[in-house]
Amino acid sequence: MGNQKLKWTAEEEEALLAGIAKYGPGKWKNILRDPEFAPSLVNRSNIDLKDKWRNLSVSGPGSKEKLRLPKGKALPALQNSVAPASAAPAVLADNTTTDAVIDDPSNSLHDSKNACRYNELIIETLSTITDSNGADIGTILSYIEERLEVPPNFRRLLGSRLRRLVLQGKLEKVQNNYRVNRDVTVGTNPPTPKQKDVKPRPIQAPSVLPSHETMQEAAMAAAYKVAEAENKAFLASEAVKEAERVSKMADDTDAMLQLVKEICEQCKAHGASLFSWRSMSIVAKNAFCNSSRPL
DNA sequence: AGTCGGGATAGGC
DNA sequence: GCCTATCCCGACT
Repeated sequence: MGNQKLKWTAEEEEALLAGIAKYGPGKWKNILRDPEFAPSLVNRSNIDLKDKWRNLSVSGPGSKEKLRLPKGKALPALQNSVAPASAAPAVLADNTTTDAVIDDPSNSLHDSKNACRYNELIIETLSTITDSNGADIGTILSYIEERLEVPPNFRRLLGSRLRRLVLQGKLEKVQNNYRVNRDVTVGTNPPTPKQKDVKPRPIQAPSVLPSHETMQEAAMAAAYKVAEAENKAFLASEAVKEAERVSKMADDTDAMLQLVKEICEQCKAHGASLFSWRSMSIVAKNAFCNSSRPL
């Protein structure tokens, strides 16, 4: 319609990608307003940015191998995916098993979209460590650190996750070692898209195509992996939220314990009366309630 | 107002 | 004619 098509220049594309890296997909106006990117994008509207990003999502280097499908033939699994289309191209590589998360440097635990599902990661790690006595927290930590970029507080997070998994009966703790509880079928795998939802598109049988079945299989596999990746992205972001909440609670609880210790010391030093002990316990209780409130 | 998804259209092959 | 990239529109929040 109307206007002549204005091809995207490399500079514009770069500015767009940088803007997305800074603000995230969907924040087109923010990107346009940012003085860092605005000069490169003077000829573009927020709609243009959206369209270009959508375009990048189905082809090209930013696509992360997202399957391109003909118009109106999006796979059901993709349609049902939890991430909005604008966010979809963001980040997950196609092969987003835990291994893929590990392989891709962009999939560090810092990134809420790509963060691992900790439980699954821990169990997978313990499954990999074949020692029948399991592994202690340090071993698990180094194993994960070797393969993943982890956040600064990861050790604490790992500790709390391990304790929780032991409580859930998914792991066994033997002395200081943890190992997978073999009696339990671990249900940490996320619900994966049903295979039946990812049907191969009917292909008109061209007489000359080299391998019809191989193409179908490849399409199925790709579609399945994309759906799986998007599903995992959602689960990962939820896991990170939970992890951050737990971590914050742990911090608060530590601070609380420290406070209580100090109060105890002072009370001991000054031979506290029954009254002051009661007052202290009320103060401590209130403080604990505050620290335990959800974020 | 900002964003999204779908559809139309220009342009290249 | 087909495919891709870009533009445009209406709906939604």
